Amino acid sequence: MPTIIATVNVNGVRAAAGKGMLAWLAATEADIVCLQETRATDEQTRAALAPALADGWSLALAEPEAKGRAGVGILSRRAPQEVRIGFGSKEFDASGRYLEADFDDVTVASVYVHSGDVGTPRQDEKYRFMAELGAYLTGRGGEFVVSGDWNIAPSELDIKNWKGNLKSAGFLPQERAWIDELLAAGYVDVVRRLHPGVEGPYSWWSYRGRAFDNDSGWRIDYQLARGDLAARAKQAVVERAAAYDQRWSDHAPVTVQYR
Amino acid sequence: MPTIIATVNVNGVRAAAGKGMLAWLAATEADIVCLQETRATDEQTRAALAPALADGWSLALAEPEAKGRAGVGILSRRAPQEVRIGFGSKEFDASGRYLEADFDDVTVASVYVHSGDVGTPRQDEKYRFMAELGAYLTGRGGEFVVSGDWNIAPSELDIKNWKGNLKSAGFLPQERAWIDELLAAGYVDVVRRLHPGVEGPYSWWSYRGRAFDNDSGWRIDYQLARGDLAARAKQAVVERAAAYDQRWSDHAPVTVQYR
DNA sequence: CTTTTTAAG
DNA sequence: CTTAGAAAG
Repeated sequence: MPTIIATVNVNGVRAAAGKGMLAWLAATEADIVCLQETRATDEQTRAALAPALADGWSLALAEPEAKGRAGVGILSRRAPQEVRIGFGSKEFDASGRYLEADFDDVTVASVYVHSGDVGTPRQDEKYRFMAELGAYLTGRGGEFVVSGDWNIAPSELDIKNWKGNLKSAGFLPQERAWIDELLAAGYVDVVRRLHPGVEGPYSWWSYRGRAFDNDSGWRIDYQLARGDLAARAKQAVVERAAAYDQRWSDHAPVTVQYR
Repeated sequence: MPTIIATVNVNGVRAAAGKGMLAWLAATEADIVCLQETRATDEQTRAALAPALADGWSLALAEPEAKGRAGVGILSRRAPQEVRIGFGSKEFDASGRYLEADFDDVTVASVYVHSGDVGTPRQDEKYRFMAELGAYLTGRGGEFVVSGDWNIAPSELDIKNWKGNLKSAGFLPQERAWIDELLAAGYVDVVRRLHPGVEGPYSWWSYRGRAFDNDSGWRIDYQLARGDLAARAKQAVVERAAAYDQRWSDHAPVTVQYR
């Protein structure tokens, strides 16, 4: 049976819900939607998404300990069998950055890797998060897909102005090497596999300047799948148009059809 | 010659300018307008009031050291002969809460006494400010008026729900006693003198609830005059209506005509 | 440029 | 309820 999985960083679920996210959700064909940066408590998130929940969507959440920061969730048309918050990390499990949900034969994870500005303590934190998450993911098997905002453009094809960003968080050699390690460990970047050799498709555009109008974006939201699931990916789209009518986040949904 | 002096706490000059303060300024008959809580640097304030300055208004400012806090100013149709920031206080002169300007035979001061929530360090700070300002004002003579936001309702007539606010900052016995001392020292609350024995007229209404619609306000903005100037006060109005069309502050201008 | 908290009112 | 700054993105 086909399963459509979408992932989108909503940049504040309360703001997004008020600006068009609910309309997008009502129209999407996705069965499962991974959310990042809800930036709200579980209670606030359920209130913001109340119309969708009334519509039958099930919602699993990893509440962030820090108010207004991070927060991931998984919406699904049918409730998952099991939900797990975190990946066994003392430092990060309560930070609202990783959530897994089991659906019949596949497990879906929603991940938020923070931006990690260069030269700040947030950069070291990002590397610690990468180290712990990488160890967990490479040791994991089964029918599994991790979808989310990785805040890393894997290659020069994944960022409009790559030359100007060689020293920017999100395109540092160490960060790209980390993604390479995941791919070497058996994960498939299904969006890139379905769009080989082309620039983009980008999934994030800064709110500054004319970045969105000029398509001066980054491909930092993607789905890494392993097992048979990776081979089942048959179509991947970045829903730039859906965001265009009325932009409700600086990221666009990245939707993949698994047949 | 008659002189009309207005005072208004603008609660952020940048926000106020965008919401109707400039239209009020273009229509007022006041010759001098004392401003409180500009909450901006001198540069930001001049930018926000640029149309008024282009219209010929002169502007003197006491820039607050803390960004986004306090800040007082004096607008006048003719430039003052001299301007003085502060009243000789080590702690408060740089805090943007007191400014004097000399106009021919009279001196006009714009003062901002902060709210000073009970049980916080801001309460002690308010009392220190009151002590220093009180000493300065009682020692001062001449044709002089101090206009501003005193954040103290002098009597039961000056606050709608006085019984419910006996323990609230702005209506504490110690605060009211301080105003009484200023009156005993020769200052005249000209608004009250011109509106004896009536409730109000209030000059501030909380943004919370229906305070403005119910006229559940406080009279905390007033002009204390001394010398002949006090006797010259012939009309005092709170420009509640001016604020009503499109409220641009939680305070209303308090305008007095000195003949 | 935007979201959310915070301090202050 | 509102302003403005701060942190984060």
